[in-house]
Amino acid sequence: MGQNIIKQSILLIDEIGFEAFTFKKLAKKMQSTEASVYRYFENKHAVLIYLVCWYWQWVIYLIKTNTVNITDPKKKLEIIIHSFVAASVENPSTKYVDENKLHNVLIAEGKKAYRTKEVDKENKKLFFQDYKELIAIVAEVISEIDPSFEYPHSLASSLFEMSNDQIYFAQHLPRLTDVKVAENKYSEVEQMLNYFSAKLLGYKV
Amino acid sequence: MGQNIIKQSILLIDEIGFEAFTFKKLAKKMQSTEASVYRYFENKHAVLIYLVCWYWQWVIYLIKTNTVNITDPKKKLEIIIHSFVAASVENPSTKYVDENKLHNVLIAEGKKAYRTKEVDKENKKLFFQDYKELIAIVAEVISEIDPSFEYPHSLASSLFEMSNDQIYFAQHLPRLTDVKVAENKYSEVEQMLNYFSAKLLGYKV
DNA sequence: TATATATGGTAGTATTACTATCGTATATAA
DNA sequence: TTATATACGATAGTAATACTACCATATATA
Repeated sequence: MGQNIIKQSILLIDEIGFEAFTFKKLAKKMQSTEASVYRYFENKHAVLIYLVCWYWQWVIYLIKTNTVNITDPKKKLEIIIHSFVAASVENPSTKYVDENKLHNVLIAEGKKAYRTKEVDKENKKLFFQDYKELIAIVAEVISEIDPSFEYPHSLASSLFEMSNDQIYFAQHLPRLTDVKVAENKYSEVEQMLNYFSAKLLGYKV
Repeated sequence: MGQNIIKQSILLIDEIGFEAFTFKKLAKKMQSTEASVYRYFENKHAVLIYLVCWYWQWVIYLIKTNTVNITDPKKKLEIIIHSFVAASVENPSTKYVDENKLHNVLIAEGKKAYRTKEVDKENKKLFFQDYKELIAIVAEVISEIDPSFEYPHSLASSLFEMSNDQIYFAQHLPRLTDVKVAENKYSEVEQMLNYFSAKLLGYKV
């Protein structure tokens, strides 16, 4: 049941958007009942939090496994950026999660997880721990490349947010960006983020 | 009535957040009725769109008036960045709009205006024209500084989004950033954005 | 004087966001 | 084997939300 909620939530949110997403519709899609869904999640906001945490953890996992034998921090950052834009296509971890659609959901709805009046309260409950951990890992690599760089955390969070924003803009508001994307081919975004970080940290791509 | 809706909406959204914001509560605050509010706006989403458009136009206006006699594009970009982070404190334009609270609303809720399933439809109706115009103006200045820079629009939109994201992080999720803000004093954010753009476009701050 | 416009007031509906209660199948623990 | 917990389905009900419709009236304008 729990797994099915996650699986079907990703599909349904991707399909109709988070605003239109309700537990009634989800239950119908799952051939279950609204009350059953409520036993697992307080409300739809809690589902969104769960999904974004899952995504953050997945990206952390990808970064860790793919940088395990890498010593050059520049190469590590390259792998990090690749994980940001292409997390969906890496060998899927779990059978019941469509990583590709999860990435779509994160791009479109991810920010709504923490852009609420309850941030501070939820932050105290450690809801955003995974995001902080992800940013800490990336900031660490940035500092390895240039220990004198003053904004490692800001650059880390900006690279993550930029990758989602610029993909979204390319898909829906192309006049706000210079990159183009074609269904799950985000290589131009990746190239741009590599260019930005190399320029900021003073090395050649 | 129209002016009052705008004025009170800014105050109410700033106070309780966009999710909890309803026309019933707004009408009560205005000492009017729900039905009257609906005569002006289809729904609360339309109000948000109106508010962010107002904000985008206000920033465009600020940039235009403050760069009118400036020829150095680097100086222009500095003024642009200042407008992004400090639009609220510039001599207020209209008596009935609290620019300061409008900026708060934009930081917290702005992205919800276009992160919906209706983006493409609304984009066709030119709802996001002002944002595009703003980015076009900034991209133009970026290209003036470095005509060979390949991502003027992406950098422009990233600077705008970053200024809001990093302020929000500093206020609510400080581990995601390196800058600090103290009520409406965003000078560290401004400094960081100036540093980033100078580094990316190859000049000294 | 006629008419349009702006607004207030009341009422009503469908959907959303829950909460509560009861029943039952299955798994586990004594 | 029996007791018991758990996992889930089914039904019902409530308060709030997101509207729509209709009527009244004050004021401005033609």
